[in-house]
Amino acid sequence: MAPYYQIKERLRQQRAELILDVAEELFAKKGYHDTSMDEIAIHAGIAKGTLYQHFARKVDLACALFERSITLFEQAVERISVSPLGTRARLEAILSFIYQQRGSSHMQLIQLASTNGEIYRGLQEKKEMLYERLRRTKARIQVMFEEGKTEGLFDPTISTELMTRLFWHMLSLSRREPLGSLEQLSVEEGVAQISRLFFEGTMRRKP
Amino acid sequence: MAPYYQIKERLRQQRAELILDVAEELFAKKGYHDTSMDEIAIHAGIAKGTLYQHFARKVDLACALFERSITLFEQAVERISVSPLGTRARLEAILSFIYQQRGSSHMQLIQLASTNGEIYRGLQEKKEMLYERLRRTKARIQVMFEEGKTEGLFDPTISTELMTRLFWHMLSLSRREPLGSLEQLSVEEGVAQISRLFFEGTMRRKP
Amino acid sequence: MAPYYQIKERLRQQRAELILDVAEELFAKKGYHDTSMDEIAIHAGIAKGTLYQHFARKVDLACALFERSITLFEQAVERISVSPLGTRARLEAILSFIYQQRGSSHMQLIQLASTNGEIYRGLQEKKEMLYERLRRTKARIQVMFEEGKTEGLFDPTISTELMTRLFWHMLSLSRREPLGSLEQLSVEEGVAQISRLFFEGTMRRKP
Amino acid sequence: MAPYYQIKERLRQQRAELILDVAEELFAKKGYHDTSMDEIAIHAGIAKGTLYQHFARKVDLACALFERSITLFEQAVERISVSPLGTRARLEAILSFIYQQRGSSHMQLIQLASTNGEIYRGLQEKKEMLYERLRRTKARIQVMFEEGKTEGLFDPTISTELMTRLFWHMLSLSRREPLGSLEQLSVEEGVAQISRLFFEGTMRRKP
DNA sequence: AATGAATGAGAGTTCATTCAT
DNA sequence: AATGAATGAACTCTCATTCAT
Repeated sequence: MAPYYQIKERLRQQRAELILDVAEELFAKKGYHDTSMDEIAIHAGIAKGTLYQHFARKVDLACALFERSITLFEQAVERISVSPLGTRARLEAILSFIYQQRGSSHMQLIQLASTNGEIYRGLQEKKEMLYERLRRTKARIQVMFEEGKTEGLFDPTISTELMTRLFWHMLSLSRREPLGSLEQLSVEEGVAQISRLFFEGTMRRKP
Repeated sequence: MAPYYQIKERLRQQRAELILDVAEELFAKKGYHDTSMDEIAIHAGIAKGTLYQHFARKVDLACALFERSITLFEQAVERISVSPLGTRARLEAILSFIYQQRGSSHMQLIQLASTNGEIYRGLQEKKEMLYERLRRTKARIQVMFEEGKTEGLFDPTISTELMTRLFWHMLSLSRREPLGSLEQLSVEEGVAQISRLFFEGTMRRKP
Repeated sequence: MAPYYQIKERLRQQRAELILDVAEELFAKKGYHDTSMDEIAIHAGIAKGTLYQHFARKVDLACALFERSITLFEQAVERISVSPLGTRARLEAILSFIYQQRGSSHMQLIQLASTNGEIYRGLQEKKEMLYERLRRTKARIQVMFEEGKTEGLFDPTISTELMTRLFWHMLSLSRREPLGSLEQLSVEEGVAQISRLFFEGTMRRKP
Repeated sequence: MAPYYQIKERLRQQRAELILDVAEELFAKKGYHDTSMDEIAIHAGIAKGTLYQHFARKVDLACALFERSITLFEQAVERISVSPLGTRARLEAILSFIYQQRGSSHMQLIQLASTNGEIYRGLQEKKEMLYERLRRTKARIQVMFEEGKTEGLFDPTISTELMTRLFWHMLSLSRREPLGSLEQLSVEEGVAQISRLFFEGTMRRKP
């Protein structure tokens, strides 16, 4: 049977997760600045002091949120890049992953980090090198494009970096309004169309 | 010779423009919340009270900034949509316009407005109907896509709304790092490549 | 033994009372506008933030002060109006009550409310209907005059409303200088003389 | 014909009067603190700078207002006290004078001075000794009561000072609601009733 | 003399963070 | 470990007063 301190540790973890969930929702809804620590504590059903025992500063909360997102994303990209899929299928799988998360909050957070100076600095300070991990994930995607080019899949006249950046940028497309809000498209169909757009362009194909 | 009150009025305008320029720069660099009115005043070389004589609330400053951007953008879209250009050339002209602005601050501000609840509310209150104007401009672009589809230019199997959204989203591509930072691409080449990406997709063309 | 939360609640109450006492004194001495929240906090020996945890806005402080006064006054009038005293003795008891309060601050506050637009508005907003309560108390006094008239006690040729108004106005007579400052009069003698003045007039009685 | 500088001086005087009228009205309506110099200038139809050329500080404006009132009051009391009227008629004449002024603003201002520390200090500084003049006028009224007592007119068992204070206090009775608002009483009737109240008391007379 | 833009000290208020219980 | 009252720096905004034109 698990020793006492492990049970305690697990409870602690669960509470931290709860706080992160609440914070994620509130940050997404009202923005980082317009969400107070009081609000987060109240929504999580705990006292403010308790909140601070889990996250010593507000910015740490944002960083932890960021880490949670980047970790999931990292893992997904890792999983996909060792899968037996082809290059295009891999990239589509990444798109799919992002769009199927609740509210695509991952990219929202990642954007937050690059928009908000305080959080950006907070991330730099962390020893977990969060920003570095994000950069590496981005690089991993760029490698896919490079491979694709080598395979003769992608247009060699277009800058690989630009392709990657556009792809990356598209990951945050659904930030405000979820894709589902588009006409009657299901998320799957939406992803399929976005994918088509990205790979084939908007122009009508000559038969 | 210009009468006295006109000179004064012009001075007033110039001062307001100066404030807007300073605020635009600071907001872009540090974000709306992390820029204080004191800072803006100091950077503009004026007293805080003077700042408030031009913009009675901080949020009004943001709204004025937004208006300046939306007005320029509106005019550009208007000019382009009455030009003799073809559909694709028109859309490329819009891309060009956005990317050639200093720091693409237009889209930055427009994004700010949709990210920050306070500014959003500020915009709603204005009688100039700024948000409505933005929506109308977006609709104008959607019309271009509809026309393009009618002409048989665009892939009929892709949702027009989605095309528009992706196009709109691409306007803020260069938000953080300017396009020029991409390898050795000039802005013109960057725009050309983005345009190719958007219209033709990333896939290599079969000859 | 009292449970923990009750002790805390009591401490909170005491602190609030302390703040009210300090504010009452400062408002009385320097006026509402010329007393800053900083000053109140310093005099109460607490931080400004603490002050705001008890009273979210400055005007709320004034309203709470007003409520404290009106509540005491209300209760006194209630107690007196159900007592077995005759009409004149009742009215004298009201005078007595007012003049024996420390500094007659009650009426001072009540006057403040009718002088200061901001506080007046603040009172209207409160759901405790403070102003209504004051009006009702005034009406209760008017009823005493009406009864007195019916009993044949008061001069029927003088407007009851005017009597009430004059009586009400006399309640704030000692606002600036306390009655005790009058020659060698004790408060009791002062009240007795005021009462005589009000009921019998200044004229010498024919024997 | 009047020399040039006299015409100018008269114009200046007239403008000062206009400012005083406007300020009196605004102070009475909104209170001293809630009336800004901007407002006064706008209502007077002049620029703020011009306002400051007449009254170098806001408090000076209040003092000038005070002086205007005290001067009129002083003159009235002087006129009345050298008139051939009897003691009671003199005191009634003072009541009449006060209640017939537009909005009884005299007493309002005089109260303002004793309520507001800044104005009080302002008045002390003036070399015109405004406060002294007010005190002297009050003393003059007290003398009337003393004479009345000597004549056997007033109740010798009531403190003269108290009589004076009550009389003085009654001068500000109509501060908020004008007497005319009382039922159907005309101002004259109101004054008559107040006078009766003061001199004869509220009690019904035995026939 | 008249103007009104410019000034800046000072006010009220917020909120991340600390700390005694 | 949990609580929430206490803290105070920092912010937005006001307005009496000054000053260049």
